[in-house]
Amino acid sequence: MPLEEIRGSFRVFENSLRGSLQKVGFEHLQVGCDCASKYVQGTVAASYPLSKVGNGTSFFKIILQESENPCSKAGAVNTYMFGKLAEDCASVVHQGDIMVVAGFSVSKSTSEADGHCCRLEVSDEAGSTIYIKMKRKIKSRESTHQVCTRSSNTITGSETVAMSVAPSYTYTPLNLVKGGTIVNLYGAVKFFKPPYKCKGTDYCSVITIVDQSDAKLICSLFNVNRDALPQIYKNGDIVRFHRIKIKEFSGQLQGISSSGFAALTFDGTVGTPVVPRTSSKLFTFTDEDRKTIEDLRIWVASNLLNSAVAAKLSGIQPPMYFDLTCQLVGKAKLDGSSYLLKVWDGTKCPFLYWKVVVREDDFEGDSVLIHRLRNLTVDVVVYDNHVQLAKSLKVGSFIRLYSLHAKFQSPEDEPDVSYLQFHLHGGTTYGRGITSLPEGHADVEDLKKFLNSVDLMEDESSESPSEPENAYFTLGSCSEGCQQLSVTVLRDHQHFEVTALSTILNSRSPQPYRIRAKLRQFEPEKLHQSVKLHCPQCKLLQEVPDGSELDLILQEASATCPRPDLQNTSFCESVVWDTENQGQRRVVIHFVKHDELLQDPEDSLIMIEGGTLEEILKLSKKFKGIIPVRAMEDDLELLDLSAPFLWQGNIPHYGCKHCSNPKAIASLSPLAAQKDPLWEPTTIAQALGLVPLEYVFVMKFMLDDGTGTLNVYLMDCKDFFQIPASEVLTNNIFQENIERIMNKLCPSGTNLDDLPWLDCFIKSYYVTDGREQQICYRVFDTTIAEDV
DNA sequence: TTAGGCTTAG
Repeated sequence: MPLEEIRGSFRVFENSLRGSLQKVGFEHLQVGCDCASKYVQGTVAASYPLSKVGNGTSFFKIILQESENPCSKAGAVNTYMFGKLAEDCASVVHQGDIMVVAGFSVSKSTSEADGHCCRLEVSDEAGSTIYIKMKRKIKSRESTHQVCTRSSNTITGSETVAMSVAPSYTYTPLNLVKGGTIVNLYGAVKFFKPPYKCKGTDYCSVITIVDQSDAKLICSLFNVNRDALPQIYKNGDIVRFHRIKIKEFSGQLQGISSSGFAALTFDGTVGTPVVPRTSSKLFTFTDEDRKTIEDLRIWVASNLLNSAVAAKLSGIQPPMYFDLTCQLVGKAKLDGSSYLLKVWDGTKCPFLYWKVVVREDDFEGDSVLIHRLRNLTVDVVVYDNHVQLAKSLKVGSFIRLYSLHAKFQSPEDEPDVSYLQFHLHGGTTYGRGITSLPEGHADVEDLKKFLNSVDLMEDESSESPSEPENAYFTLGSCSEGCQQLSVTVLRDHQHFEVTALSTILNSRSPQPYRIRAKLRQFEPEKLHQSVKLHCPQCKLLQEVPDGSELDLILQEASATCPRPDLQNTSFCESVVWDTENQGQRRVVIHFVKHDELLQDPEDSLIMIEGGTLEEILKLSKKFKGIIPVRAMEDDLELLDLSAPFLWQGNIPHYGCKHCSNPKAIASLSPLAAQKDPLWEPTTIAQALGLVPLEYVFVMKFMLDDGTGTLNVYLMDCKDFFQIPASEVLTNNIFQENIERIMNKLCPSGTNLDDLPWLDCFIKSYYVTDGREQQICYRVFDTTIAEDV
């Protein structure tokens, strides 16, 4: 067998080996020596991850340290294993194991840093045999996570080698971090917001860490993938951040995830296994890391006061905010901005509590189980930003609700009775949020054990404070209006109180409000009339030219003749396209070169002289971007800014006539010289000295909340309808969607009573025509609910 | 870009 484990006494084994083979010391290993009857013996000082060489053969490298002669200059030798032997060894070899290698060949080492002039090579094909005397039996395979393990007593030579593969990280104590640097940090979590979808494109997690230096650092971490953010479950967890950027904000240093950011998270409890939580497949983890974590754990135990309150349902003391670890047994949609989670933690809530009635069709969960648990489950209503995550939770899974609010509320028709309600309010303040706990998490295992021990029969027979007959009532009966559907979702500022329109009408100061009202009327009726072009700089609005206007603009601009001598400029390759049967009309296409070469059409920017709208639209299906140009004096230049400066897809992009300062087309050449030019409209506009206009929906809503009516403007690029205004004029599906939404918000011939509610943010502001000031209102941070 | 800890108000 090419790989054998040595059982029993190593001395006995070695004696048996000496009958046929001769031991060779590391200092006698030389290229060209006859090793057929030799063996070497050493201790595994370090191992590297199993990898593959160019032809796909498996490759495994270890550093073998001469056990009996650790002071020798040639005390360590790199051993390279190939093929199946490499795979077999990689799965069993650990640092500290004693290894005997026979049937090896000796090659010249490729690096002086290897510490030995030679290296050993072994494989099944070469007839090699490796014997391993395990340092200890290891049941769990924690060490498979290790990219490289450095022995605590490695000699200098092998340490150098180890570090050249697995970088040695330096960790900055939190009191020594400086603005404008990128550092590696260790810290204990003092506060955290579980990952949530933020206003940008990513998920965000805000984490405050502390360490033995007593300094704290608030870190904002972003990632498009929720799972890539640190998996923190409670304060006191320990994090390791690599490549976090430090910058100053409001006079305070903060950390922010930058390119290459990576995190590991560990349970912060002394004595629990040191197992890193990460979604990354490859990371380093050394003995020093383990030591750092163990030291931090000890420090946490006596220095970090956990401000979060964790409670069982049996122990709550309302009103309070607390963290609840529980199992999800059912869930249901309530309306666009609220969602029901039915949960239990095996204990009984001692108060009369609120149960939410939902339509059977909207409910997901095992009704038989829920009936059996009826005296132990509680209904949690989650709002706003938490709805999306709540929807995605799996019934049966274990979850933690952070900063859950338990408070009493009396129904209007029963002022003498108060029921306990559980709300996970909107927003993320105080770390409000939900995490799904993974199977195997210690708290999940404990909860499972406890849930299995609960005697349901005993509970079912007992008198319950929340008998369904008298405790069930609908969302609506607790507070006027709260059950009625809102067709909008608030993207932020959920703590704002609702202001009546009558109050707003009587106020003259510019300020934001949260309102709840119905849409009586809106203008314009025709959707295409609502899309305008808006200059973010001078704020002017203008109409979007229609097809016939555009055609005319292009015809006028094409009146100048293409100049053949302006072709083939430094960054373009030009062709003349003779139009058939169209008299004198000639079209010149300039292909923008990248790195002296033409790109694939779908990545290419082209410029066109003398093309019609029809031709441009045809070409825009094939090329990344099209810039209409004309020849003027000695250079190519943009058309008059009445015409688009760019087509991308079938969308024309315009520049502001007032704010732009157009430059010669040659200004694009630095962009063309970039490694991978993306040809984004904003970068092209910037290079050409243009301020790009944005497409916006402009609508006027007449809102009514029963206390008054208010005209409110909507001016929005994409956030309100979740449909980009830039694409709506050229996309039938988007047009139909918006028409459907508007029809739901304000169906014609419907009484005000039957219209849906809109929760909105509006802000008041003044406009002046030079003589008179007028107060106006505008919608912001409001989105149409997904299910509308 | 986003958030920049510091409870909703249903």
